[in-house]
Amino acid sequence: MKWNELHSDACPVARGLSVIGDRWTMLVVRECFLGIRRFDAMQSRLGITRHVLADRLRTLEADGVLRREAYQDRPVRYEYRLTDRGKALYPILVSLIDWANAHVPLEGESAVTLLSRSTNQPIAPMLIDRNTGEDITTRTVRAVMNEPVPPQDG
Amino acid sequence: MKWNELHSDACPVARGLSVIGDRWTMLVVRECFLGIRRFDAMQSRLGITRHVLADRLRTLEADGVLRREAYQDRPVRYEYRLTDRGKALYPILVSLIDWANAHVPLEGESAVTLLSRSTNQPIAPMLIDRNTGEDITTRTVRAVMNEPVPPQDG
DNA sequence: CATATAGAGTTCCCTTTTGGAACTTATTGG
DNA sequence: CCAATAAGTTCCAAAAGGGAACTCTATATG
Repeated sequence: MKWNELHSDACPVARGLSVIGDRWTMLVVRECFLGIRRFDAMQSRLGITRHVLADRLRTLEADGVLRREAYQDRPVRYEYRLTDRGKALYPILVSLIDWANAHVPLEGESAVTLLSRSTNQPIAPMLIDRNTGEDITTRTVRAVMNEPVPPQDG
Repeated sequence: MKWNELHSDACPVARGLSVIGDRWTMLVVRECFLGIRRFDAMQSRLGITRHVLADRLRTLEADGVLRREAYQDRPVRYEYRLTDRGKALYPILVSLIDWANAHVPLEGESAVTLLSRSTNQPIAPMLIDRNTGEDITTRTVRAVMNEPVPPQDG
């Protein structure tokens, strides 16, 4: 199977990754969340090749995660902004930051910390179920597949 | 810059993605969360090439996300299980599923749904700050960088 | 004995993607 | 005229991915 065929896979993990699971893609999204909107700024900050950046921006736009907007004419130049679909990636990004800060240590402290705007203290992200208020863990939640699949447990 | 250099990047997004941001990697992790532990089972379920699967398993083990365990001798055969570090990826996976179910639609219903074990109803994942109880959004949280944004030469 | 199955990989070869650097195009400013 | 800005493209070599066959240990079958 080829990577590109995942887009129509039955599993949402596969479909999600077909959009954001490519090398560099989530880093481009990170730039957008940080307010970086322009090609050259992204390129020099990320150290990605222009070639690949152009491809990622095109793909993210096609998938409705970013939208391209002219910010000047003569010559016309475009910048990239998150759509609502793109903004909805925030929980993934926050969970990733939290995981990496805890589990992919770097000498010295982490260069990005998330602070609560109300307390100015670092946040401790936690996933809960809006319906029940319960913490979401492998013990409180189970995955059901519409097609049957072998046993489970982590 | 090359992808592999991200591992020592200052940004936790980059460091996190250096571990799980490769093609196929999170799909392998998904299999583990579903209780699939063996090479051949993963290979046939994912449709990934054996070649790439072997590489991903090696890398995930090296990064401490999976551990390889012999489940029989003569001939010795190994299976793969999530470590604590791997289990800590659950919020990322759940957020990804939630995002894809909402934003990467498929004809027909999604093949994987997450149900609360207490109510048997689909869950509605929501990220909150354990400290304040506040919902985590771009409006309630801000990212601060310890070092001023790297302008490529530093 | 020969053969078949099981299961975790490896090897080989070809195609696709990525990395690096230079080039293009439109326009302003000296 | 020449340089600068900025969003891309183009070209080529290197790395990663896809497909299929093969290895290696051991059990089971005829």
